[in-house]
Amino acid sequence: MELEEKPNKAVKRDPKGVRRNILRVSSKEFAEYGLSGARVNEIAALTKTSKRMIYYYYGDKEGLYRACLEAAYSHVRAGEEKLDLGGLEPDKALAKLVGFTFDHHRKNPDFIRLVMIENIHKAAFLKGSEIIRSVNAAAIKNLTDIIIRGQNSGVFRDELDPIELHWQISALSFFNVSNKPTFSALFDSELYSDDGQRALRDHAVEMILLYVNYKEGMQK
Amino acid sequence: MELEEKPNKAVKRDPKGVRRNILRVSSKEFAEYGLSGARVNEIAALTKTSKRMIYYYYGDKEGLYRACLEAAYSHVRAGEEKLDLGGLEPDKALAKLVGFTFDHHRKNPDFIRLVMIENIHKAAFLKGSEIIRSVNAAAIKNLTDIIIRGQNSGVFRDELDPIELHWQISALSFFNVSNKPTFSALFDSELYSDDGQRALRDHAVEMILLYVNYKEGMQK
DNA sequence: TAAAGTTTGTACCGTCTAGTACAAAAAGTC
DNA sequence: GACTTTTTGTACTAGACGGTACAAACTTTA
Repeated sequence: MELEEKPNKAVKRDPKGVRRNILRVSSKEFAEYGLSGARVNEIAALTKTSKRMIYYYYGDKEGLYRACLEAAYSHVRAGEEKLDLGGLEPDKALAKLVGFTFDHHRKNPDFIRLVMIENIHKAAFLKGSEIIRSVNAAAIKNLTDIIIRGQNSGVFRDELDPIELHWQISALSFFNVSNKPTFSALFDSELYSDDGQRALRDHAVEMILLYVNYKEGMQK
Repeated sequence: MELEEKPNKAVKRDPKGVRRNILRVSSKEFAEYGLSGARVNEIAALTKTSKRMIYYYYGDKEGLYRACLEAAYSHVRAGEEKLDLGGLEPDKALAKLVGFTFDHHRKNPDFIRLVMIENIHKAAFLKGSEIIRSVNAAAIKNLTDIIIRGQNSGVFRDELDPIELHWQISALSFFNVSNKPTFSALFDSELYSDDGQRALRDHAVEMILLYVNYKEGMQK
């Protein structure tokens, strides 16, 4: 139920809608087949409009890919901003953040695949974009707040780098989605059943919390 | 210094050498550009032999890609078998295994990239291969031994799944290489300097050990 | 010595594919 | 009502690319 349909009477003339439609279709195609694997003709065919319009708005294939990438990151940012962690104790806030990240990645495999593809291309297109900085700055800021509060109340260890912590959370959440195909092919396991995913999620939260709470000389 | 050169007098007639040469070149190309991104003509040009021979031995592009994938996994297996963890205490053995995995992935980015590409293709080619099972069965067996010994001596928690533990170790080691480009592009950090990598490695070991050693009711 | 496997080299083919030319008109803007 | 933006649709091109045809000879094996 998007407000994409029928502005007034003549359905025509809906630039934003057309762009959105193109972006939605091409994001799926790029996520599915990669930059060189996706076909402009196929994208155009799946669109409500024509190949002509794709080139009209995005110039060329790479421009379209770049737009998909930026849209994907923007979408992620929108999701993360809904989290309100300020009112929670540091432990709880961090636990919630890790759980959220794990779930979020899991629910957005197309985004993960776009990032995988971008990594295959050595982040060549990400480097030229402005949107990126802002998106991830927010994530780091969230984490920094939590870390400082945790350290001030004496429950977190001293030497914690927000970016490194973000790396660790991302690793456990990203790998779960990115490597699901090979991992499933290599092992007969229940890791990707509902129960397995719940366990992986809980243990990811646990690992991160154990790590930040750890202090020299801790014993049973 | 490989024993690839000069079998006897006439340099000609070296089927294995030719295959190895083709495989080495094409692995690099596939790792660099992906399955659809790599060019058979380019691979042939970089080879000592001709495009004709590539098709003679590998049939088609996909056959060549499959061969690269299998060769890569076999190579990894060879590396892992050199580890001797039986003589170490469970803690030490696990620490060594995690450190080894982290370093190994780091030193073999082409292998990581091939696995990334295979994941993009939903493991379509891995599924048809026999080599896979054996390669990773060894890794799981190593882990299972360590876990059992750790549990018997009372230092490891009870509910530990070897495959899940392998997943966790892999996540921290794999992500480090696979997402280096985007992560570096997104953050100004020292995580990929020598010091940063040392820290990431040490902390990965620490996280895994804290996790397996954790027991309900542990306190400072 | 017969047979099978290996190697070289070029030219080519059919298809796919990103991108464009051209032509035209409707819808919004000011 | 002049002007800009958006939209439609087809046919095409120029090049790239995977793969093959053809022709021939050399090496090893049995």
